[in-house]
Amino acid sequence: MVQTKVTSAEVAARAGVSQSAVSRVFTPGASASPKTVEKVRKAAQELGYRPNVLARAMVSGKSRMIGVVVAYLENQFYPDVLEKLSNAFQEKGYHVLVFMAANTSDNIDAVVDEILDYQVDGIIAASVSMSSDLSERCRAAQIPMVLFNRSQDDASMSAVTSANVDGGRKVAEFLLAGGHRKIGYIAGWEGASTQRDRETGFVDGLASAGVKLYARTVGNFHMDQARAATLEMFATDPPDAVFVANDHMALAVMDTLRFELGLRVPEDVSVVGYDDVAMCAWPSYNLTTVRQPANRMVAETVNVMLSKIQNIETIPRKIEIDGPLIVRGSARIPKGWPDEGI
Amino acid sequence: MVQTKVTSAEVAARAGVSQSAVSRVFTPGASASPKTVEKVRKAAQELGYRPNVLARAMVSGKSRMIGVVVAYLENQFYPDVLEKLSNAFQEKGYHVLVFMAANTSDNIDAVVDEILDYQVDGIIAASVSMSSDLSERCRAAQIPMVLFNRSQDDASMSAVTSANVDGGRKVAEFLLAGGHRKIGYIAGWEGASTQRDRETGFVDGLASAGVKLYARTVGNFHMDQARAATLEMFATDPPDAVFVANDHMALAVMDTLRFELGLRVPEDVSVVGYDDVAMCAWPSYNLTTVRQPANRMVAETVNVMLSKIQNIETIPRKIEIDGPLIVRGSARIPKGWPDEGI
DNA sequence: CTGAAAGCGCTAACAG
DNA sequence: CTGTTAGCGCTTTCAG
Repeated sequence: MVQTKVTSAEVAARAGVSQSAVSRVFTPGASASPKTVEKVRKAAQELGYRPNVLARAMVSGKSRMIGVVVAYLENQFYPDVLEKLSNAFQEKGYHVLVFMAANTSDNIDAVVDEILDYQVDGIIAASVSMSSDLSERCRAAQIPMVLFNRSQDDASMSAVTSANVDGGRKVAEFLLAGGHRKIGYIAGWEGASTQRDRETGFVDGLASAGVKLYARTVGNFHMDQARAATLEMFATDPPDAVFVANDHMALAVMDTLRFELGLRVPEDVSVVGYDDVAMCAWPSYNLTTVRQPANRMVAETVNVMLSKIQNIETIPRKIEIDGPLIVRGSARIPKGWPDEGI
Repeated sequence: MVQTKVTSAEVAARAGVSQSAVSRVFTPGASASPKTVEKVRKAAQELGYRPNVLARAMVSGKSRMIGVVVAYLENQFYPDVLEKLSNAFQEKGYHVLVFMAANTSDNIDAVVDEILDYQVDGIIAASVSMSSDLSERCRAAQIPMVLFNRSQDDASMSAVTSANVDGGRKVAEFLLAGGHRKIGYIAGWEGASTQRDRETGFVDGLASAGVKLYARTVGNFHMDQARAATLEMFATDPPDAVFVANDHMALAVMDTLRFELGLRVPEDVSVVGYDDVAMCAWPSYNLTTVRQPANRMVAETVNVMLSKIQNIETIPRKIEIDGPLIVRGSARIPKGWPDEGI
């Protein structure tokens, strides 16, 4: 009969060994004779024993939990990343403690404090910004932290992002090659490094051809604000192409263009997004975009985190992963453009 | 200077009180004189002390963590629910430990074992099925569990769902009122109670009017399979209306109808989905659907869970929350139908 | 290889 | 109200 909360002591009693013997059998790098292992395993099996992770964490100082702070799951890129992070860590024997945080830095700080209370072995901050005070605290608390999809000037912080500047530039080149000259940009939240980098690369790319941004409005990474930003941009002297700082907004931009302004995409306006979320491939949108390679970004994030946990490296790393432009049908395709469509 | 891992003992020393006094100051229902509180708070502040949740969990037997098992986050309904659950629990002082589980029951069992190792105070299983062996183990382990958006015959298990049978019936009535008689159904994964209940209600609703299902294929809650199911259903003798077991598939069905089969929605075919995920309201889809009131479902789930944790009630509850039909533009609107559009 | 013993940081009686 | 005293379940020296 399986009973409530079996302890190692009970297993020890039944197996006729000491409690520490039981511990050794369940501790990866420990020594125990085959017959001890045998007896203990059997007793544990019969009793339904499993080690208490919390007790283990207390004494060993390792909880095998990773705190993940994420601001909102509405943009499909994040659930996707969360799922991948969770799976990747699960594979390494870690588990993910999720914390939602409104994107105000006050809130973030409070949330990170709560995370620290759980003695997590590391913190991943996905698309949220840290106050410098906070990063200081994490360093003081000796707990590794890596930024995901957001970089910070603070050189002491590790971060994994895609190559946003390059990505922005690729979009500029693509649009220019398509013959566009009246080109607009719908920005994300200005506090985000991703927003800034994409815009920088984009504007630079245009400048290389002597072209200046034709229009610019701000959507703050929200669909409704992206809609408003679109209406504003097209109210007078509309551009013939728009680069939108992420897909989540770009989908709203396309809908607004088509259903509220009666414009055709791409015949009247070309639209390009960023991220390559699943919906981009849906026939209704067929959105040309820059892919953020979520798999590789997650893999790197997990790598960096595990290295930090094992103290293999203490120097902060900024990792940028290059992502391709995925050419679909929402933007005019330049003649002779190498077909990269999916 | 904030230092690493401050303990209550250190705070006690600095405040000139006993260690247990410090504990009391940080324990909600405890007694301490104003001056003690004052001294302790000050010392704690200066040292940057915060109680170790794990140590607290060990001795109190309450970890204030809730394990959430979720199968996949691709269907936007789940990220949404996860975010709401996380926020709701955070408000109550609990935190959510997320576990991804492939939807094979083997895997689920293993995952739940891992969750139990963390001494969570409760488990929420969102859209996954439990083996009866497993629910037995949870009961043995004394840890409360509630099923979210999935019910189980097992009478001992609490579950929160929407009123799926009623919802299915509503769709039938709506489609019939719209004059449809050749009505198809695209099913979800047949192992899911939501799938079965929606279909039951739908088929019953049709039967009440003497109408039989005109066609039926299976999409297993996956977009690509929904596409295939659509092609199959429309290959010969197509229906003029389709009810799809959830929105996630319904969006794929609409795209397939429009872009692969060249049919107009709703002129040639009416489409109705289930869930009312955010994308239903996007102009490209404008999908008529039955809303699952995520907020209320989550609120109930949290309620039930907290009651169980506090042992207020031990009897399992099956809660069904009624959701309205949200009439949009993807299905013919019957003349004189009360306008419930958003 | 194995058992005894000492805690990890904290809460919960228990006397004062 | 407050300090003292036991542990929570486990890992980890330390002798044997």
